[in-house]
Amino acid sequence: MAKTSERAQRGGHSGISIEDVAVAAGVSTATVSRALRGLPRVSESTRTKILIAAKDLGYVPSSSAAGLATGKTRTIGVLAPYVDRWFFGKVIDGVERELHSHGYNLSLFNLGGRGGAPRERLFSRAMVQKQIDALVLLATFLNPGEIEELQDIEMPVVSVGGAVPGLSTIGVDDREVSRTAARHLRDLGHRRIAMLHGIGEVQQQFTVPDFRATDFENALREMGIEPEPRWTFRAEFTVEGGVTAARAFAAQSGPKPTAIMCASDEMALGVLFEAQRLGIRVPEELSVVGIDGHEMGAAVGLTTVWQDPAAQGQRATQMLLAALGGDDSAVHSEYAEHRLIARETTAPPAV
Amino acid sequence: MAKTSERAQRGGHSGISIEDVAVAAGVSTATVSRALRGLPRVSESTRTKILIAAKDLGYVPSSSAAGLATGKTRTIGVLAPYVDRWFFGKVIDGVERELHSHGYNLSLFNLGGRGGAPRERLFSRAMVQKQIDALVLLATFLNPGEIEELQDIEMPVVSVGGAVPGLSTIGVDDREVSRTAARHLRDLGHRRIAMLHGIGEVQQQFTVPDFRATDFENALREMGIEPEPRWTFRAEFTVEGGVTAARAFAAQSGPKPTAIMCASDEMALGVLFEAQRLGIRVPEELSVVGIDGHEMGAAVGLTTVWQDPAAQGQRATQMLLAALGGDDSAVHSEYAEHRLIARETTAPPAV
DNA sequence: GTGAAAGCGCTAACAT
DNA sequence: ATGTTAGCGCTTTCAC
Repeated sequence: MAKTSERAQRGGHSGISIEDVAVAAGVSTATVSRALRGLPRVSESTRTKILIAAKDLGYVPSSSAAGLATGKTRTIGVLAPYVDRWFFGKVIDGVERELHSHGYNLSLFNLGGRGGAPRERLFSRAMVQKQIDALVLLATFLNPGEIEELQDIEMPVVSVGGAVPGLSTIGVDDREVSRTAARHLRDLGHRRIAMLHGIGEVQQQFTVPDFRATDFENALREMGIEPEPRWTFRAEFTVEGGVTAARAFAAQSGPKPTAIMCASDEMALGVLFEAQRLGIRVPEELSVVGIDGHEMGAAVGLTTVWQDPAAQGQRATQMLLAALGGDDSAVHSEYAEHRLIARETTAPPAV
Repeated sequence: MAKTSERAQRGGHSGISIEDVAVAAGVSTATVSRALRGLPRVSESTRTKILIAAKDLGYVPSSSAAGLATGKTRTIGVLAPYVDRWFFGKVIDGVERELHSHGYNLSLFNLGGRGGAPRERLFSRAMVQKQIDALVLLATFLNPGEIEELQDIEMPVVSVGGAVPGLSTIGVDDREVSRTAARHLRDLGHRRIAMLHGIGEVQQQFTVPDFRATDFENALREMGIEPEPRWTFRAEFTVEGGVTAARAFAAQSGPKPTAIMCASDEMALGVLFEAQRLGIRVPEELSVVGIDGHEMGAAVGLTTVWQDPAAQGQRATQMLLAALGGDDSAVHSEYAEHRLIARETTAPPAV
């Protein structure tokens, strides 16, 4: 009965509206709306009739119109300082999967960490409000004013991979992660342990796992090892950062540590690479342990404390979705799993 | 005069509408609309008056309402098979930067390449239509029917990093890239050259730089070197792929090649790592060259043919934006720059 | 330069 | 079970 292809409206856009479907199916737009959204109070016969008509016409509902009518956009935002870094890519991937399987869209906002003039702060009510229904914060710092704004407009938010005061957070338990790494080293017999911490980027803009610094130190102290300031390094959370640190490490005179714990696998990899260049043998002369579970680490045999950022993103999204579904207690802080993966870059210290 | 904070409407949402601004400024909504969008035919005095009122009220326009009225969403979509891989992350980053600096939003669609049940094909008119104004295709295959649909609804599209028949593409000139790598090896004196190609993933779903395979071979032939099938390997575009290939390579008996060209840096890194494990010295016994310019490559001294995916994403976005601005000739295929970066993994072959 | 009014396409009471 | 009727908040002729 219905022509398979009924496009070619007079205008520019491909304007097949709910009205067209209603007419074609011989019902009202209200019924079409219900039928298409799977709402009750529609007889099976008319529902099928409508479904067929909609399909025949190639009808696609206008998200703008629906959004205007409902006040919901069915889009959730992800605010990230980077998208081209391991952790962030993984989390975004996890968020995306969960979202699309529920018919939601993902809107990506990049804070633009890297070079160039510091871009105007992207977080603003303008960015957020009336554009998205909920927000995932990726290791991003928000100041009290911004948090208050979010609360004012009652937007569900959860932070992933970086605690933000006043917001629910999904992420590994950094204290335990540090302990896991430290214990592994201690159990192997290490006592002279160096640490490589990450440093924040643009000041105050991002929440950095800076606490891993203190967590590392505390973990050592708990085992009766007093952290040695000379063996405490800081660098960027990147391979380059690790390379730099390894150089500084090697340049030092005096007694050397037998192991180093790095705040991320990328840094650990940098240390590894530069160590090799410098002729420092791993693990014979130096044991190296990272944090993350980066694929590249597996390839080089890096010992690490593994975590699953994609799962964290997914979990955060589930909470947000539940909150949007009316479950007010859905959003809450939660620890994500972590696990030691001992590989080839750690071994007992040479005596 | 105006109270700084005038929220606390009665309802649930933070409903400050254009109407409120109009009233506050003592003008009509039409004028507010013009003023706020910087349109002409508004006196400077009233414009400032409106700007102030809007700011005081904390007014944020509803993108849904605007979208409904104009038919434009000011959002462009990015369809990618992965977001957590080097190339893709970089491109998305480039797209995002260009977009937000023009007040556009980025909607991310992930085809979900990896594990699990093959998710329902996400590309559908439903996904695309009425949700975004233009589309960036990331190394993603589209079948003729899908392309036709896009053309029917007149949506500007550009593919990045993978040619799609019938669509404009931004990306490096793969033939030249291959030649660059091959020439470098030849100039060093290599004649026995192995190749590591990438393989596609989910069949027919993604456009993979599979042509690099033939490009590599052609490049060799142009230099009078007949590619040796025994030295032609195929693996996934990942570090693991490179590791696997290196093992296969090492397991072979008979004469060995003196160099290997890899279709990506990640693969090349895998080869490097596994070579080291196997005791194959690079570059003394084996020269390795990759393609991409991956940061990790710099850290290990990998020779590569560099490219800039972020710039490609940015360029694609510029075209799309121009097209949306009415420039019909804006979208077209264009080659992106590439350049040899000779580092430490290539050297003349041992005699 | 500014305003009035008619939609844009959908959803959500409220009727029937 | 289905239809009627208002809007949702903005843009856009078309008057003035």
